[in-house]
Amino acid sequence: MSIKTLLEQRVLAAMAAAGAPQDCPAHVTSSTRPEFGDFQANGAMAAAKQLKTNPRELAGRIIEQLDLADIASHVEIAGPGFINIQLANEFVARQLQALCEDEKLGAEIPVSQTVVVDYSSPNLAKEMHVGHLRSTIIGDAVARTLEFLGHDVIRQNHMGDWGTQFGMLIAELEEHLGEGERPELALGDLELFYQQAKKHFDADAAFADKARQYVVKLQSGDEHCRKLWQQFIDISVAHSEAVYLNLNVTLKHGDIRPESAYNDDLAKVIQDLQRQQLAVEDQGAQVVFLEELADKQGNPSPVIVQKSGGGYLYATTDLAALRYRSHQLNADRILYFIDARQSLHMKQVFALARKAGFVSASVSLEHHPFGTMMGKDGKPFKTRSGGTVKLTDLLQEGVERACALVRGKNPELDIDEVAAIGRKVGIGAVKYADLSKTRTNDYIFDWEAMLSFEGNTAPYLQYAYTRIRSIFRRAGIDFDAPSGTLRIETAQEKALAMQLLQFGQVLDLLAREANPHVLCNYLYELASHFMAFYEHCPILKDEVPQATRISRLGLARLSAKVLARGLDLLGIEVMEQM
RNA sequence: GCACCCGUAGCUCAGCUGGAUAGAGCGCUGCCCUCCGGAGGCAGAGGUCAGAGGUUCGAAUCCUCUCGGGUGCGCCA
Repeated sequence: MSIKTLLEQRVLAAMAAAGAPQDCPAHVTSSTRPEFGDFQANGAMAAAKQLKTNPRELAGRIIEQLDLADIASHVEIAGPGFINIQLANEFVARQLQALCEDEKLGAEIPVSQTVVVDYSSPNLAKEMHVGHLRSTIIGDAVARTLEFLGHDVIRQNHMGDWGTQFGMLIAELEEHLGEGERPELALGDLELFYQQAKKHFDADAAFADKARQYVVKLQSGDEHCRKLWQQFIDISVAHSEAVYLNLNVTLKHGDIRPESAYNDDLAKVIQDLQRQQLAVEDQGAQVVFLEELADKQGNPSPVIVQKSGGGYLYATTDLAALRYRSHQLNADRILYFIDARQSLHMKQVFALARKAGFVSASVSLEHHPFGTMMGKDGKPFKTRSGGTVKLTDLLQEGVERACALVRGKNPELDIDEVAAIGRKVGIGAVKYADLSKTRTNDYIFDWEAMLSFEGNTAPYLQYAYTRIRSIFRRAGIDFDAPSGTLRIETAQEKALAMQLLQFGQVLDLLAREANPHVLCNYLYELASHFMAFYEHCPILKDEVPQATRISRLGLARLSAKVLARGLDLLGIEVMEQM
């Protein structure tokens, strides 16, 4: 049980004994300022309001009933009725000792859920670009965290492999293969291939006609088209998987469930909607009008589920996917990590899926949107010539920049070490810069800031970790050995301990709201607390008593473990030296 | 026209379900190396939380309006 929960229970019991209303929360939080102690309970003021009594007086009565003998060293009333609680060092040390022996580092969940996480989902017609970065790494961090907490996570990579543009790509591939070229060669650069096909499509009417026929043939199962399509898809998927490997993203081949997997369900979706009289014909198309999403004037929100020519749209596929995830995968929660610009679409699909009974009533449907990645000029991130930035190029630049920095800081490393460290630092910096910002806002991509090695960056956290490992290396102490007795003697140790004890709560918050930046902020504070501790509390110096040294080594070890675990949940690697 | 998102220090960003004197980093000004890796630590300057009302013991946070920026809106995904 977390300290906060424990305090909440005690305060609540005291509030009840003091005559506070039943439904009043204890409102326990960590203190806003150090001079107010470690935790504060703010519930007395709201309770006093309901009772129409003096809040300070009520707080006094609560304190009289409050039993914190084994927990707190000091409890006092302050201001209008705050109850400030100073924890006893012995209590903190005991909690910390328990944390050392807990593989989950204080993380806990009441019940395990089945959580479907939809993320990355690149369009296979083109190469992965920066637009796919946020979904991929935010979704992955959340999936890793949910899994660590003990939930049953089902990753779903909803790859776009079934749109109209595939007719064009198949036709283009056929021409290349006709000339005896191998598909791997023709598709060596997917982006270039797409551009060629597009150019061809726009310039040559006969080619365009063929492309359109191929879409129909493909979707009706024509063997020749299907074979060419499969070759194209295989190579595109291999490209995506190479990016995932480079990015240290956990998506595996088995997580792919592309749009084409729902092809046979689409007609059924439309039939269901028609049978329920939700879908009606309008200007030749099948449309659902949702009163649930009507504007102020009462105009319902229209969703086209089938084109006038009979073709299906991405809303149709999303409905089929929702049905599959709710009924086949038995999801309790379905999380989507998709650009904020698709908010309306997601709202429509969710509302429609519920209305049509495509999902069970209890399932939680959550769109977790994110903002756009901007350049330093505040405009969408582009290459100098204005094109989209390929993910491969972006990551390569990050690694190259990091290698140059590592080489400069630490010239005695050999070339292989620089490459290995540079990769972890470069990729980590790019991911952390993204993950550490509030998800829903746009953010500015800035190489200097993310690789500055100072402030709230991945390199700073990685450095804090290597510094701890270095202490153990220097002292010749096994990092993986169990820690001895921990004690809290100084303010820095107390502050560090309090931070360590909050890890579980932070993961809980991340899991609920799918906001990795709360973990980033936590880890940055943890590293800062460690650095302050390290400056003020000598560990290996001769004058340090043995018991203190053992305790401080334990504190350092636990700090490293939490840092490494936290970074791992963000998909960022650590190293023993850098 | 309608809908959604955003506006916090010169810059980049935090601020959890309303809590005490709004916090970090960068940049700027000082200080700390017979050191356990200075890729660090300590301190200082810097704010009308876009603006105006409202709700209440208490508002950056909740509600309304205004201004400013962005995004989306029936046959692309």
